[in-house]
Amino acid sequence: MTVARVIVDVPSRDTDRTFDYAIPERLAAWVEVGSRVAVPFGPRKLQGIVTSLAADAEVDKAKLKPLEEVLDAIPPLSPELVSLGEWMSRRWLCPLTVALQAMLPAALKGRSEKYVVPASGAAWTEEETARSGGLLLALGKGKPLKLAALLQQYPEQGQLLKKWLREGRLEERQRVEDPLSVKTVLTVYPAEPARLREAAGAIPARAGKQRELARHLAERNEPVALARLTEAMQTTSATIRSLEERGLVEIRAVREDRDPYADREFPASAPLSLTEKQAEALAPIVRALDEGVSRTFLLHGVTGSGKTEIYLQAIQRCLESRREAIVLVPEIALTPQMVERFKSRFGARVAVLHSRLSNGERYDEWRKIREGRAQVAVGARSAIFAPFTSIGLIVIDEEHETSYKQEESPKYHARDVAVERARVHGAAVVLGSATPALETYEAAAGGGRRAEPEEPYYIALPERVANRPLPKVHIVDMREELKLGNRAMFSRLLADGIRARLARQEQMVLLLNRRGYATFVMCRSCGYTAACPHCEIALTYHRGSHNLRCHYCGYSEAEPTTCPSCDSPHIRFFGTGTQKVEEALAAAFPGIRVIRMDVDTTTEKGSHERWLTEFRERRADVLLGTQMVAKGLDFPHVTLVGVLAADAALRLPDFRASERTFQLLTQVAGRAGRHELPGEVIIQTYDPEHESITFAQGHDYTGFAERALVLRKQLGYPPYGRLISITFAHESVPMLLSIGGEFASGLRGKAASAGIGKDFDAGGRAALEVLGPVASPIARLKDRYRFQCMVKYRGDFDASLLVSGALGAIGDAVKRGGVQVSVDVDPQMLL
DNA sequence: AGCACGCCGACT
DNA sequence: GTCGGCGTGCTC
Repeated sequence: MTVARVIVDVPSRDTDRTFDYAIPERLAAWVEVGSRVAVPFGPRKLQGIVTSLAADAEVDKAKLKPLEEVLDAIPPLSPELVSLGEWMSRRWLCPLTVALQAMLPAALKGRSEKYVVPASGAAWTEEETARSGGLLLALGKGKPLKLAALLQQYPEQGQLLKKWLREGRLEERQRVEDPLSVKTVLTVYPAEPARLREAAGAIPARAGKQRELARHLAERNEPVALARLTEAMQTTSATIRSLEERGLVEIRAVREDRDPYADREFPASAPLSLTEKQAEALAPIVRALDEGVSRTFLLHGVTGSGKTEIYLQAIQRCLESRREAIVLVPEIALTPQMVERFKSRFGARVAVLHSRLSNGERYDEWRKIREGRAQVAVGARSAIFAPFTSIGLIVIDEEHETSYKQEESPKYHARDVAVERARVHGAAVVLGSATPALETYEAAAGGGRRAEPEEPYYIALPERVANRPLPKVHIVDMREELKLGNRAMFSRLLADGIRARLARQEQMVLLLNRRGYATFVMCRSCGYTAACPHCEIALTYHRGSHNLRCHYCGYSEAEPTTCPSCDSPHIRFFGTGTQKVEEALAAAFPGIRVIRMDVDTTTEKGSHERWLTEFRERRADVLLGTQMVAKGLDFPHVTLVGVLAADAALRLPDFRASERTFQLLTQVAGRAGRHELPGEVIIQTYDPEHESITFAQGHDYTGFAERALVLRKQLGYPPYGRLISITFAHESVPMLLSIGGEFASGLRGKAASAGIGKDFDAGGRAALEVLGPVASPIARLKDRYRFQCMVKYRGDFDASLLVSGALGAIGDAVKRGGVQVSVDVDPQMLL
């Protein structure tokens, strides 16, 4: 007998394995690897994914339950995606269901819901009906009602509900909710034109509108949306329903694919002619596409060097060979302009996936891909799971962006997933960046060496199109400003620059990577500082809402007027956030028009785009914000970019801090002078000699990378070593120390018995060391203390597997103690 | 993760 | 005496 092996949607260690189910006859034709199914699981009903079909499986038939339902006609996951999920689960140490879940659009993440219905034959007394406060009345309508909703709506009747459920007068039903929402449009289908004309005459004269409609429809002779028809004909649906009664039209609900770009027009664009450099860069990519072998390229080109046109032409080539392409761009760059470039070139063959679409819209775009109606997927991180069947090319634009690493489980990196999928499909991967991640640069260019055949291929694109000069970058030492008595947040150079732009009616971008008003609150009398009671993180003062907020957990409290610790009135707000800059700008430059863009002003759907449009239309002089103003934007009238505190991120305890700063500065500098007007960049810092600032001033990526790589090598950090961080969280510190210690020694033991040394300095041999447990950089979060172990290793062995083994060994203690464990393989943020 | 089964305190 | 607290163990 054939059984279906199913991964159920329960993300825990004990259930991270397949469960076998019998396949009922009626479902046999529908069950495939990758099918989404509803299964009975213990006392409940759950959603699961079929990961394999085992014919002649030796199973205990007595224990086998049957599959209840197959939830989609076409399995949402292909066998390739299922095995990609298995690979992810091993690589990033997450339950398989979590990896598979990451590949499904939200609309398919069905949860099981409990419903309550009256049992047949059950009766209630009048007194009971009265006591139920309307609950019985609602249930009596016969529609199954959700238990959760009932409890919410009738909080007083919870006890009654429970009692009747126990007595069996009410019954509980459970089913896997399929929130799959297909939008339908009422559409009018006219009868034959001849019949319509004939019938129009027979319609009584007092029903003039119907006559008119019949004639109109006879002329058009095509189905039309009901809403559109009523609007065009200045009538109501009642009129059309009357026509339906006469049998002259038929009104049907037709499934419509929501197209979020439906009301926009994209003028078709033809491939641009490439510069000599661009053509040279494209050639090796085209060669790989033609050969159909999997190969990775690093396309290293400064901002404005025309990378996008190379992507477009590579995609063109890919489509010509009847294969599909995935393009990843950072979420922030998925603006209408970016989408427009792809839609203009490839039209309806493009599906766009990003977080600002509604679940329904995203599901429709996803289905275009699954059903073969689109061949190009453009999207943020998760678009790497686009359900294509024959991928020829994967492009990752701005490949160094941190948003490609997911910070929640599955903590995957889209770049690694891309390379793995490309390997399976024999596809090419193009990683594009002006400031590649040092790992990528090292792998591809080897710090200047020519790449070996199996290594990523390095393509440099050093020139800006039309040879526009890179902007002049000034560095201002803020210590000097202070010595000269300037205590304002704008240096004299920057203030002059702003004034000049205002006078010339040019625009500016100002960057400060801290939101809020003041970054910490301190009492001048006793030294008290306001910290989050759940996280021990300094609270940030927000001016608009007059409160203190924790940027980690969202906790907020009212703004203090006196010190909560000593009652002194000398409580002061220190540090500068974007809100304070906004205020200072208004004070220093009367009449200045500022748009502030940070997490606090862009939560609303579409607000991000709205601010940018407003700025583009020159309805503001300054675009002020956190790093979200640095990325991928292109405004012709921006001639000044100011960075208010370039060293803000440098002091973070993260070995990537200087790389991040360099990338951020280089990128924001690229915002200035992209068109006819020359640009200027002013960087304010207290650390003007820092290499990430000086190399950024010279637009010198290679110089920076070589220097930074030397340091990485000395310390054994990526790319010369790799990291896995394991964080343990619990209310009790002793518990954490004991669990963490047990894990660390267990892992050391496993490494030793696998013949892996711990000496990182000994030549190039495989090595693994375990640091910690130590208090994590965020020592307490949401009332739980956090300790972490850092595994640092190098060499050709499966470190994930070793860690997984060591975690398994302490699994019982972890479960009994209720310790939360979170593993991050190749962490990008050590904070 | 749920949800059941199972063993100990404050109420009709 | 029972209702219900949450400890631990299982789910094909």
